[in-house]
Amino acid sequence: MRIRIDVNLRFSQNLTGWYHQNKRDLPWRNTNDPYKIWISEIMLQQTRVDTVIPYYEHFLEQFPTIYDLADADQQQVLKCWEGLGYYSRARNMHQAAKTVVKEFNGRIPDSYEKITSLKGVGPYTASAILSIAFQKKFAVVDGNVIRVLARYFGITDDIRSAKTKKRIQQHADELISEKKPGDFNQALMELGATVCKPGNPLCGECPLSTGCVAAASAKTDRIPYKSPSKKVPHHHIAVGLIVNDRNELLIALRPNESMLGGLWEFPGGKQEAGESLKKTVKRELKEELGISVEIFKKFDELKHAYSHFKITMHAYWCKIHSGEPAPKSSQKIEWASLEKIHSYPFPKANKTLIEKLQTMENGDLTRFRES
DNA sequence: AAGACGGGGCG
DNA sequence: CGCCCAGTCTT
Repeated sequence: MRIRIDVNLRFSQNLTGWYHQNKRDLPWRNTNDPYKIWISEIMLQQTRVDTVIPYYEHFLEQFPTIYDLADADQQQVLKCWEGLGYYSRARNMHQAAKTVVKEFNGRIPDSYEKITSLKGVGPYTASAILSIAFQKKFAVVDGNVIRVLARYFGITDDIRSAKTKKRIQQHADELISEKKPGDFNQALMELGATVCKPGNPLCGECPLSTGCVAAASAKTDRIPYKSPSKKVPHHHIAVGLIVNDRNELLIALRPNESMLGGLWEFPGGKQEAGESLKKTVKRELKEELGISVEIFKKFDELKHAYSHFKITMHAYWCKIHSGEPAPKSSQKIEWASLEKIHSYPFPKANKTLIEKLQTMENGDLTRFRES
């Protein structure tokens, strides 16, 4: 037992020693504010550091305290999240801020049970906040830790399986240092992000290479092992561009519980089997808004990849033939000028379309209304 | 246990 | 074009 402890201590010392020499200067490393740590951890879920940094800075300018966030409109929060993806993170975090203000007197809780009761805070985020902001001994297991420890211990099991992740969690629990658990966690993740990378790991610079099974046996290209992923389907989406007499475009709000919930879009939908794209637009606008439209010109098409399917989006200029646009379910609609449209949060594909409209039409939609 | 859920960067 | 990323929630 004595030996085991010494081995773990050496692991931890080598790791944290390397960390103090090589850690990046990141915005959320200059604070002890649990609120700011929390924001950073939510943003960092499935998202790279370089992507997060500007969003983090801007978000905290908009919402300096948890009270500012709790009091904000969801649209304002989502606008700050626009382009970051996984928008349920923003909706859940907004809800959690309200919960903290209401139930916990504005203080982010420091117990595992209470903090995981917050929307969007799972095992990883709870452990990250508790260790980094509150110096509590909870080991994080994220994609980096999985890769580093799978290689170090030579774990060849499928990392998709819950059993493998549990096994790695147990290793992390045993290795984590008493003194500075937050630094230990960040060090392991930092190592995974900058040295023990998925491809071409820099084993020559690694403080753990001495004891690493994968490095010793030249198996870093096969560990961690991940079972093959399924092929994702490809859909065709057809949307309508409708301009009113005030030179404004018709946009619709997506329901909160749907994909991209709380963001805006040009009305339209998925092409069905044996259906022409123009027919798709007509059908969707009839179903969603209760209007009959005439289609007179294709504006553009673009490809976009989501996590579980791909789309080609086709945009058509339309004219309302009969009916007044009215949202069918709880969804809202609005008319937005090309200037004002930037104040609404849009998902990437729609935003790309808007940017193309902006450059090609130079803010003037008149001729498409009249042709 | 498996699927839903974005977007960007890299080979 | 496919894989991966400081994961969580739902079914």
